[in-house]
Amino acid sequence: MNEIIRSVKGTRDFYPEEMAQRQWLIGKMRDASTAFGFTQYDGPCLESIELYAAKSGEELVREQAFVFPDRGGDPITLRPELTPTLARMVAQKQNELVFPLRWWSFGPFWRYERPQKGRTREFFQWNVDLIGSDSVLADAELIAVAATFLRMVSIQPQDVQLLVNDRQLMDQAMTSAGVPADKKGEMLRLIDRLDKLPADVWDEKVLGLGLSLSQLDSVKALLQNKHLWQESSNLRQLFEVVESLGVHEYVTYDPRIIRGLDYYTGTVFEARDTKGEFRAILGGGHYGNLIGDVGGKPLPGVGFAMGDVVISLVLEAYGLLKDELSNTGTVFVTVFNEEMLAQSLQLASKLRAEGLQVVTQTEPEKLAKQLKFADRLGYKAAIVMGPDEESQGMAQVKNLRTREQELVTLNALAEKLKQMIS
RNA sequence: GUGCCUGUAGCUCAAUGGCAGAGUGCUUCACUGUGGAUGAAGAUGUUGAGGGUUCGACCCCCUCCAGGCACCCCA
Repeated sequence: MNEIIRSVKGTRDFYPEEMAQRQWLIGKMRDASTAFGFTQYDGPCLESIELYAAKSGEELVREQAFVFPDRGGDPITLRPELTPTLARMVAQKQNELVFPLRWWSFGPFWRYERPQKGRTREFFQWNVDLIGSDSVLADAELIAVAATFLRMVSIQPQDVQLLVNDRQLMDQAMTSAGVPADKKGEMLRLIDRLDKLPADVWDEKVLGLGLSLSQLDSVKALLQNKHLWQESSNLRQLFEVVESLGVHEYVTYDPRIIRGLDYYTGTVFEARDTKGEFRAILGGGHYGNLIGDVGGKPLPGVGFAMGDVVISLVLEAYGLLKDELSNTGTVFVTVFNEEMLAQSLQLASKLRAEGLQVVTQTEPEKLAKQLKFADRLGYKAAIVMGPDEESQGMAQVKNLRTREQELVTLNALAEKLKQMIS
């Protein structure tokens, strides 16, 4: 055991069971994306460090990106996020692309941080972006894509909500609460950490920014104000459109949503479980000028990203993660004995020609062992053909779930099996 | 990068300084033409690694490694 080489810290092995879940999850992401006409794209996993230098959170690149020299000595970065790559891809073809773009992607990302619940060093992320529209309709549409995904994986609105806010609204609110202009950034960061810090420590930090007690109180008051959104024409319109799109049951206003990344300029949102047991499931927002940072002409957009780790934990907690192996469509053809080997393999071949997925026994074993093998792999149907059946031109079709079996003529076999595994 | 906790059979865990165990899983058999049950038998450990204390260490101490949780940051 000690001699098995360990996997790299923070990485995960996907055994067939986990791989089946991953594929299932990707399928739901694809369904939600394509329901709104988004098309898939991808960029390289290796990028130059300069791509991230202009933007992203400072720490994300400096502290958390995997950076290593290639054989020529140039620094290479394993992408920690997709948005800069997207910005570059759009900037490169800005004059030929048809806007607004509706693009989605799914792929691996790497961040060098201590693994913990919901956080690994290698993870997968679903990215959805709508670029080239500054309309609140675009923001609402992205929220609707996220909500549609939640609906497609059967997550209930009472369990997970998309919490929405607007950075410009918060900026104004900070002003009217008396937060000095040069302290707003720090104030917003503190709001972001509100539930991480003990209440008294939080108060102290706010006062440390130079706010008075009454200003602290007015900040706290506005963070409790569930109706603050009504002061923002952007959000008033957003919630109206969200309602028209039929996903309002998944969407709530929350003045405490700020989001970390520096490039968000307007609407911001994230999905949280309502019990507050898990980290943010997805996060996103409106960016006013993403493309400009990598050398293109300024273009607004809106996008969100969802990691595979937290959503999997949430789905598991609610018993919604598909845990069935994708073997249920497979037919197992037993080999009764050595004399029957040729006939059994021929039968399997014939069934494959009919479009079925067929596994055969590789060595002669007792029938009991063969059936146990098929059962443990999750196969649903098995064929038993011994000398008795063979002489009549028939075979036993066994349903491994119900343990029932039926004698069927070889010609009707494929049809019977398809019916059983469907 | 900081702090706390945990490493014992494939898995879940017990043994608190005195002979390393249980449940489950696994293998075989009862069952020479039928798998989830039942019964019987069997196999499996450098107690994460290295060092120290002790007559004696899974247990106490040190170092390292790995994992978990929280902070930081964020999907």
